[in-house]
Amino acid sequence: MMELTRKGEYAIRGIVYLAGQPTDCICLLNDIATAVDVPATFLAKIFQQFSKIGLVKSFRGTGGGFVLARSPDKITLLEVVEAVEGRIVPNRCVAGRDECERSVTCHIHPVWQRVQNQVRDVLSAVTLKDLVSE
Amino acid sequence: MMELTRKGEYAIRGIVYLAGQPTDCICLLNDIATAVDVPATFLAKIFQQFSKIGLVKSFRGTGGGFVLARSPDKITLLEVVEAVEGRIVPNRCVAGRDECERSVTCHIHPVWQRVQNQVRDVLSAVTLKDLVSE
DNA sequence: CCCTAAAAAGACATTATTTATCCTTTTAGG
DNA sequence: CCTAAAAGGATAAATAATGTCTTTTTAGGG
Repeated sequence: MMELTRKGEYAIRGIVYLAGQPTDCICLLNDIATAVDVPATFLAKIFQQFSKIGLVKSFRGTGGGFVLARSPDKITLLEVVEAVEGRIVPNRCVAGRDECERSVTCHIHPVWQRVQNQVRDVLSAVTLKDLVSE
Repeated sequence: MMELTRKGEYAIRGIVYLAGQPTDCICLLNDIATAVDVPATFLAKIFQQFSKIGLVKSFRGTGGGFVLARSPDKITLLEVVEAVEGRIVPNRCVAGRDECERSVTCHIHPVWQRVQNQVRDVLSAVTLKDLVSE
């Protein structure tokens, strides 16, 4: 339970690398993939997701590549993780609909809610800036 | 990420049901499975794990079955979940050994550590008694 | 001592998810 | 047009989750 998938790990590695590059640098996917040691085709999918939700900006064609859409201190670890893993949900019953059909007064529901809140709070308190600076 | 597996869900359902039974009641696996709507063979594996780590006591043969090994207020949700899902570990790098081979000064490590602590704290604050009473 | 009830254990089958690759399409620059 | 690069789609391979079946061990009761 609770384990970050490889995809999530790759996502963090990739975007933290990007955050560590000079602002004006348009990075090629292949270069990022090589630098962070992730299969390029897999990282491509991840960056497509980043691009869709506006974490990074992408440019096609010659001279294209990726840059961060916002400054590193404005992007949280939570955004990065949820971009590729989906919303953090410890149990189906905090998912909104379809909630706790097994019992009208579900005592576990609020527990998962607390877990979810705690985790999201921790991750949203960390920015790419925190992760890239040394 | 962070999703409880079906196994974990079944485990909770099963042991909460057991906690809700009279103390002197030795429950049959098949009865529990029927009551909580879980495949009996699958629940058997789960209860074997409970038995091994001493969450429940099992009795074989005629008149056998399962009872809680401790009173419901002495068994935490954390114990139940970790019994079947293994230790809660958000990322390989909090697992102990094999830690963060990618960087000497891993900035993410302490974040996962915080996540792990928060989650375990929430789950260890809840007992079976909390889950069974209404 | 034998028969039956029940959990324990092991092997296996099925399904779903994760991880990874490949090919085609779109976009843009020169 | 030609080339470089990301986007998108389809699919394969590997791994993990879920579920089933059979045999073994343990214990009670005639």
